[in-house]
Amino acid sequence: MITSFTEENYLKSIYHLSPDEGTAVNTNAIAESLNTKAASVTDMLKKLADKEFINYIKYQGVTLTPLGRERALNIIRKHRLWEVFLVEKLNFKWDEVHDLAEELEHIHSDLLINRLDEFLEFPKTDPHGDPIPDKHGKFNVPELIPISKLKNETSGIISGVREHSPLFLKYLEKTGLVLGQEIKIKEQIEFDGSFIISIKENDIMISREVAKNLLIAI
Amino acid sequence: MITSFTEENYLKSIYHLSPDEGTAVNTNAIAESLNTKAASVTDMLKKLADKEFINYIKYQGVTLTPLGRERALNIIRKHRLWEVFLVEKLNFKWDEVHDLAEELEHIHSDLLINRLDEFLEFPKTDPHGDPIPDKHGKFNVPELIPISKLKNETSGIISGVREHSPLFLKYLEKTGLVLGQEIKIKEQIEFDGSFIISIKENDIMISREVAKNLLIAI
DNA sequence: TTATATTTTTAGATTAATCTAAAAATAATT
DNA sequence: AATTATTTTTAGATTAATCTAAAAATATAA
Ligand SMILES: [Mn+2]
Ligand SMILES: [Mn+2]
Ligand SMILES: [Mn+2]
Ligand SMILES: [Mn+2]
Repeated sequence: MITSFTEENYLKSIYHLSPDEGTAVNTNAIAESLNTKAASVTDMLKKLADKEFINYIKYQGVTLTPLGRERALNIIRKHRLWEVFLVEKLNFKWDEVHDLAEELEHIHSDLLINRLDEFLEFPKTDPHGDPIPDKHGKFNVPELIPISKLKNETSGIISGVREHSPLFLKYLEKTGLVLGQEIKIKEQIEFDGSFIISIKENDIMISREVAKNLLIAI
Repeated sequence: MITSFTEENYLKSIYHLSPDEGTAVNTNAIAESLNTKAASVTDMLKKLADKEFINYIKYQGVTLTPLGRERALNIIRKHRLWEVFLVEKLNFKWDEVHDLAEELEHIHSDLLINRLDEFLEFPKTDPHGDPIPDKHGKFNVPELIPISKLKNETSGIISGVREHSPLFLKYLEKTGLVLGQEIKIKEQIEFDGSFIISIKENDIMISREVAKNLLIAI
């Protein structure tokens, strides 16, 4: 079954908005994430249901079928592999690759993407720490915890982000909070929930907002 | 000015169908090359003329404006650089890359394509021997002659093809008639216009059809 | 549990790209 | 020069994706 550029963005969006397999995603949530209107979403949901990519019950939201999930993961695989290519081979920064990958993920060729995977030596994660599904759609979700949930004196390695906006990524870069960097929690300020952490012998302060969006492997 | 996938294919087609800058391209020729109907072409020509990519006079065919030519060359540059990438880095064969490049050429990012150009070390020609315009749209047209126009005992290097179909390219590959290979014309058979040429100490026969589509640098 | 607020769907339009069939213009032949 | 053939354009529809405004369903609160 062929899928259009637009249908693929919907499938990916539904996947990302699904907290877990069973629970349904709302029309409005999809509309917001794709910058469209709810009416447009309803139209598309009917179409995706016809094509058996989603289970759709009027007014009850949607879940992906196994077929839809497979397709969503295939697009996510492509997105993340292209991001690795852009950063590793073409010297893009991690805050510059998202929009380009958003286009490249729609190139239709499994052979191309499998060759790219091989060329990149089968990376397990993308430049933002997100896992890359293999050609069968399999991947393991690393157990990452936001800094905001860590106790004082805990150490860990920065391994992912919850927020992918260029502004946030650029800030992290500037502050040295890059993937692979070891950090240690020193203190949480009760007043505003900000944290003092140590990084490379220095103590720095990060806001609660940042702490919630920076993920650590312990 | 933004251009859609479709508009870009039209511009490229008009460019390829233009024998030289001045002479106009017919509606029917465009329709045939894009596998659409003449009526659809007329609609699109009006649109491209509005956007000032082409000079269009009803019933008189079209020529590209400088702006249209620039855009067409930009797309051709992308097409050919992606082809080089696919062959050089991802181990595709020269007969496998066209359709993929046909999609990839529409990724909108000059930064991406300039970085790719650099990554590939600024190739001058694509896997089929066609010249790659630089970032300013400049390129030099190599002087290539089809085998069918060569005299006996002439030697030369295979440097391009006039026909890009996978069938033809696969045949050339199998026969050893690849880019860079030196050949020598031995004899032309008057009866059917076929040629006997020598390649790596062996004499082989190629049809007139093949001879017309294989380009040589002397 | 009735009234109010929110969410979702339908109705009806719009825009881009395409098509078929018919009309108009141009080119080729008697 | 008149007729015929070919090419090109217009007229009118269709399909995908989108929108606004209004109606319907569901959720929340008095
Ligand atoms: Mn996308
Ligand atoms: Mn990513
Ligand atoms: Mn194309
Ligand atoms: Mn080529």
